[in-house]
Parts: sequence; structure tokens; C-alpha cells
Amino acid sequence: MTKAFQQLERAPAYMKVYRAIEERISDGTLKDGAHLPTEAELCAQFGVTRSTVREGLRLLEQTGLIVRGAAKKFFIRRPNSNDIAAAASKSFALGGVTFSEVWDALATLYPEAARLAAKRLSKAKVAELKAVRASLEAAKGDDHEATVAGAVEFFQQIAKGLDNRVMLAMLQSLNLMIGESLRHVIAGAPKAKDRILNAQKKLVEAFEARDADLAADWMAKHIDDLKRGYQVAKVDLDEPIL
Amino acid sequence: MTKAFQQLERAPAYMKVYRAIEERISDGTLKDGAHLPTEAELCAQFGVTRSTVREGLRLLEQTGLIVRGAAKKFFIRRPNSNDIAAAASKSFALGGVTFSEVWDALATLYPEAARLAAKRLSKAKVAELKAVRASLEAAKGDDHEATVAGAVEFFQQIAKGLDNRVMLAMLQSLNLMIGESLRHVIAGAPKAKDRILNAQKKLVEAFEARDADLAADWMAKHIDDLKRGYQVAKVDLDEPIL
DNA sequence: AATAATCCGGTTGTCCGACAATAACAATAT
DNA sequence: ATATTGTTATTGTCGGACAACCGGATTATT
Repeated sequence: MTKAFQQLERAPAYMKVYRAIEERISDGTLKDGAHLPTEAELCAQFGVTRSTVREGLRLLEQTGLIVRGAAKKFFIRRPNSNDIAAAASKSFALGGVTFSEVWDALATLYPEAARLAAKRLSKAKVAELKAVRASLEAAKGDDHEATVAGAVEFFQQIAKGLDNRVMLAMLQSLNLMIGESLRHVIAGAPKAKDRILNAQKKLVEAFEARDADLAADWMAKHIDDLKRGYQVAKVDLDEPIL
Repeated sequence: MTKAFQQLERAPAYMKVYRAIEERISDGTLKDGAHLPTEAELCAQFGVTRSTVREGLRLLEQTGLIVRGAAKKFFIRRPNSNDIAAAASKSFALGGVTFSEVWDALATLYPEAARLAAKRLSKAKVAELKAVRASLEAAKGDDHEATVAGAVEFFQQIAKGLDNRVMLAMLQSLNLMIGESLRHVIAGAPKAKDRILNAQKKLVEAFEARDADLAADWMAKHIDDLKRGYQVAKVDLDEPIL
């Protein structure tokens, strides 16, 4: 029996354009920061029309592999944790995940993140955390925006201090998802700020003492506390975020 | 002084098309599974040409919000954990994250996942895990593909059993990143399969006993063991995956 | 009548050519 | 020297065209 033919490659040309350029990026031929040839040039190279090239570019654009700089020219940019986090949290929102799923993840991930942070945070990072806390403390008590920002920024700095882009992206996507909704809660919970400040203080102390268990413990309490705010504010945790 | 004019909205039309449709999806006007109007119809509705509409569609396509079904028609699909995980791990790879970052995240997340699993896994899920393990045990010892598949599938089923789409997506993206490279390692480590089977056995026992600490403990050992395989195989953990 | 081959209309994928809008750059005027 | 005004290259959008493809209706075959 003759060998069956291999299924032949049938993908739209715009997809091939996309994959070809992506390939060049991942194998390093197109370096980060380099700017893409003009559309006309790409047409010539691939032997397709501008419409087709442009459709391919839209795919790259959405993937975040190219961004337009000044003069509307595209240049290459490898996706960083911010991009991944933003894309992920957007997809989660569109996918209809619920508050409780997000909080569940927060409660699971962040205490461990704090544990790592206690071992790993540089002195400079700890100092930065202290500064974030101080500026939150200095803000007026009724400035809810500042409270939200301070709470999220504290999380953000811990995530960054772990020196791990994978974990950073994951924690950041969680931050993005809660950040928005936290606003409503804090405005309705008068004592929230004090409790946040206290948790942050204990966390910083644990980081300075390099006490991983203590850090994890306080982080768990902190998360739990924020979550309770949602219940007080009568947010239905089984509702989709968004 | 007259009030200054507000900066007027200037985004490319294809972007507006993208956002308009995305909006309709997220607000539920376009329900999951519904099929998009034809390109010609969209042209009419938006008052732009097909080229423009198509560029917008490419953005939606890459976001994963629309997929083409039979007859090449697009229909709406809210992104699920698989999509998010696949997109994230691809971006991580393109972003050049290293093995050690991935393993670091694995070692941090999975023990906690196991802890949750011990509390949360349904009896049916535990049975399924047992089945996965059994089929790995039944596979021939030199069938490295089966060993890799069995190891990854075990992780996968735990992640699914947590009943949390956020955590599922995160754990899945880790699975995707290690799965590929695990192949090389297992082929070079003769005793790997036995150790994997043993860890899986202990994990199942812990799940059945609902012993969270024990589950976390064995998961940590399991992950650590797999990681050691990389060092034995002399994989440079500071190299980018990919 | 049941099945296979054929035709057909609608839709997508690709191409071509054109032009307005824009932004960087060069040339000019004040 | 600075501000203003072309100049030019490139992108954004348009309109139309046509082949490839798909599903379903139609016809032919048994």
C-alpha cells in the first residue's frame, strides 16, 4: 500500500504572514525594538497584496508583538508581564469569571507570594514597600482613590520584587481584576484604611525579619480582610466580575 | 476663558469595529455561540468597506473572541481557560522567560493547588486521577511519550478539579510550558517513571484522606523531583524556554 | 426511492488600483 | 534662529473584481 499523502498546508495567506513574522521574532532575526519594514516592502517580500499583509499585521498587533511608535511605524516588542497580565485579565472578564474565583486565586497565591517575598525581597524593595505604605498613611482618610491605589500598589510591588516574570504576570492579572472593584468596597467601609495599613505594617516587619511564615500569615489575613469588605458591601461573589 | 475643546476621538476605523463588536459580546448582545453577520452585512452596518471590517475581524480572531466554524463563518465564543493558558504561555515563551522562572512558579503554585485539591476534589475526580495513574502504570516503561503524557495529565486533572477558572488557566499555562521540555528529561532519566508513579500514589492517598498538608507536601516533593531531572539532564535552567 | 453527481448562490480570501490623512523632513520666509 | 510652508513616504480607507470554497438544491443513475 502506498504511503498516504500528508495533509497539505492550507492556511489563509494572512495567517502565513503572521506566522512568518512571529517566527522571525521568536528566533531573534527580528530583534526587540527593531522596526518592521513598511507595508509595501512586506508586500514585495511575501508576494501578496497590502490588504493581506495588513490583515496579518492586525494579528501581530493584537498579540502585542508589534506596537506602533511615532510616525505610526510598527516596531517589534516582545510581550512583557504587563501585556500578558492585561490580556489575561481581559479574557477572564470576557469569559465571565466570578468574584469568588478571583478571590479564591488571590487567597491561594498571595500568601505564597509573601512567603517567597520574605526570602527574596531586596532591601531596596522592602524600603520601597515602606514608602508605598507611608504615602498611603499620609493620604487623607476620606481619599478613597488613594486608599485603593495604595492597597493595589503594595501588592504590585511585592509581585515585582519576586524577580520572576511568570509569577509577576499572574499576580498582576489578579491585581487588575480586583483593583477596579475594590474601589466600591473601600468607599463603603470606613475602617478599611486602618486595617490595610496595619496589615501592610506587619508584612513589612515580616519581610525585614525574613520570616516567611509570618509574612504568609499576615498576607492571608490581609486578603481575607479585603474579601470581607465585599461581603459587607453586599457584593454577590458569584457574580461575574465586570 | 472659553473651555478648551476636548480631544476628539481618533482611532482607526478597524479598531472601532473591533471595539464595537467586543462591546456587544461583553454586554451580552451577541451571545456565546451566535454567529457573526457576514462581512458584507457588517460593512453595511458600520458604513465601512470590507477591507476595514476584515482588519477588525482579525483583531477579534486573535483575541479568541470569534472562531470560524463550518462554512468558514465566524461565531462568537467567550474565551475559556484553555485559550487564556495557551495565549499566556505563548507570550511567556516569546517574552523569553527562563526555565527557572517557570519551575519557581510551579513549585510555588502547585503545592497550594494540591492543598486546595485535598479539600475540594470530588470523589469522581479522585477516581479519575486514580485512572490516569493506572493507565500510566500500565504503559510500557520505555514509552517515554506515555510517561510525559501521564505526568502532565495528572497535573491537568488536579487543576480542573479545583473548580476555579482563574487558577485553572494559570496552572494550565504552566503545564503547557513544562510539557514540551519534560519530554527530553524523562527520556534521559530511567527511574523517573517509578518516582512519578510513587508521588502520584501518595497524592491520591492524601486526596482521599482529605489531608491538605500531606497533599501539599507530596506535591512539593513531586515538583522538586521533576526539577531535579532537568539538572541531571544538564538543562541550563537560566536559558529561555523554547 | 435511494444514492451519487452536478449545479448554484452566497461568502470568504485575495488582488488591484486609487486617494485622503498624517507625520517626518526639507525648504522657505520672517 | 524660529516659525511657516511645501514635499514626500507611509498609512488608513475605499471600491470593485474574481477565484476558491461551502452548503444546499437539483438532477441523473441505479
